[in-house]
Amino acid sequence: MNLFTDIRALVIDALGALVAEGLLPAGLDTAAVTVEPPRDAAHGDMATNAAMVLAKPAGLPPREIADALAARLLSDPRVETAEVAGPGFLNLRLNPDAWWGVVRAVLQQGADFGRSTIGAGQKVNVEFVSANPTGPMHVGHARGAVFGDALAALLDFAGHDVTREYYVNDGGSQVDVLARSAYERYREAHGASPEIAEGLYPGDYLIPVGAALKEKYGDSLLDKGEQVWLAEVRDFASAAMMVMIREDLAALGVKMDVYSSEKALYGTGKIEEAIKTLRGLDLIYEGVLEPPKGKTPDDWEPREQTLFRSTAHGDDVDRPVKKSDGTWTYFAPDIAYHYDKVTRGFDLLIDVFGADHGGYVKRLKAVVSALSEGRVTLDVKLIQLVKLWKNGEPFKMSKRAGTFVTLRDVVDEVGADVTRFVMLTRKNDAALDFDFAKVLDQSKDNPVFYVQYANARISSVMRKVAEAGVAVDDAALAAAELSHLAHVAEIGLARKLAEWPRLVEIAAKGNEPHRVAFYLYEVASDFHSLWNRGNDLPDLRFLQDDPATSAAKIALARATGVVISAGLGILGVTPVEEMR
RNA sequence: GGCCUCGUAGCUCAGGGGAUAGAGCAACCGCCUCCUAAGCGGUAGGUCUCAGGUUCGAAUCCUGACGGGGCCGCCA
Repeated sequence: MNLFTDIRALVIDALGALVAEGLLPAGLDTAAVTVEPPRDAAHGDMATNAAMVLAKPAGLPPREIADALAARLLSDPRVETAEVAGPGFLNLRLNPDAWWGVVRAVLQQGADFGRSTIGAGQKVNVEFVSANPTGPMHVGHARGAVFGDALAALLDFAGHDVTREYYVNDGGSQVDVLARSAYERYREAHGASPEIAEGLYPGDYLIPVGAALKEKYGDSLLDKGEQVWLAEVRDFASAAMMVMIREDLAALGVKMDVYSSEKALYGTGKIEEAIKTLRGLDLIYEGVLEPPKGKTPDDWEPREQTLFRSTAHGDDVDRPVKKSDGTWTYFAPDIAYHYDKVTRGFDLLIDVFGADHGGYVKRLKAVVSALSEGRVTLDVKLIQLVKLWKNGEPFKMSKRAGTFVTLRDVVDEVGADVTRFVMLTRKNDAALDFDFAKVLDQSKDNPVFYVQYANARISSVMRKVAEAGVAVDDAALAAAELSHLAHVAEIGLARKLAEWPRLVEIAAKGNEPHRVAFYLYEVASDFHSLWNRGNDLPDLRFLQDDPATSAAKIALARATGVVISAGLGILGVTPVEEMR
């Protein structure tokens, strides 16, 4: 249930009645009518802008509409007061029963409370991580992984049919470099001193790959030319890298539904087919590009290439799909890959990229727009940098200097739950500070701790009640007489819980999982506040002498725990029941 | 130079066209005989970078400027 959409439906019905009455003209567009929690709680529980939005089309002063609407709404038992305020807001105060209905709904629906159907019938593909299979994942990949996974969970909760997908870049020259690097480790495994030339990957993680190559091939690849071993070693090494990457993802709690291979697009006609489709749309031509505006590279010379007319779909310049030597550019398999996603029937594609790929967005959107003929939208979420801190000092990552911080380093040091939560407490397009000390801090400065602590307090209450032998299953609590709750702080907490379904929809529509993290912080704050008021006002404590009153208080606490757990579930964070 | 992105309290950041713009930290003042003080309450702190525009209404949408970051044919 979503109390906000329920009340909005009530408002729309009331407007319909006013039309029937003749006060309002027929045919008004009510799409812009909203029912929202007011920013200032003094304004009531919910506010609607209906009168302001409709004043002009109806040709009536806003207050006149608001007054008539107020009279109508008051006949609903849920609405206690309806006051016209400001420029024409209609502020509603609801009967406490309306909020207790929310608490009951939480207890009845459990983790499903807040689940939405706005995505029903929508097939969504979330492509994320897609790190090159050339080495372990680093912190930047971790942020993209966490974001993509939480976004996928959020969309699923909002009713979408979600596929989590990883695009394996195993078709380009970087996997040749990987193969040459692994080959040196293979030689090393045979006792040779490795020659890690400039441009090869020096990391130790390839040493076991070299040993495994020795085990599989013996000395049969030694002292042979690249033409003999390159393809074999490339496949072997990139497969080994993917095993490692999957382990890294698993350590973070990320599980992909589909791994798509770039290499698998070559030689199967898939690229040719995608390009042919574009050609059929008159979007492929042979031509010469202008040099980039204002910044001509030193070695620039005009060359004829096969180009994609991406400017016909919103890009700034057309993009090459073939190099001047006739081989495919990196863009070509990407076209084929996105064509594949379109033909698999997705209604919405989401690509999660590092911010350094920002220049790539327009051409991909052009591809999807062209190949789906406008049916499918592509939303690209760019993930900004993670800045690492330790002991108040920033430290720079460098592959060359060996101060490369891997995803595994981070997870090993602070744990998957903390890593995930912290990385989701920021919008994807804002840079993130990650301080190894602060994220483990056990204080309210640390949102991870703060939210977990609220849940632990709730669990503590539940344990104490269970020890006292009182029935505290959700069904029993849902049957509690909730009118024993009357304090504004209690109603405030219930009101916050009522916002959960609404928040889910807002976050899902914007592809913004960070909203969940901020919301949970607010819930935790309201809960801690209520808890602490129990210090001064014994009536506000959760455990009461009177069993009926106690049951009502515990129902509210339990409902809070259910919502916190559901939210953490979307973020992929385990709710803790006890702080240690 | 072009494109993308960001600019909100001293600091770190929220804020899907709504009213008097919020939270945490830092500062100051309070609260443990009491379900976990690992916490809570309060005070103070703002020209939402600037200038135009759209509208009943703009931090939010549009245009431009300024400032930070990113990207910029034959790498992926």
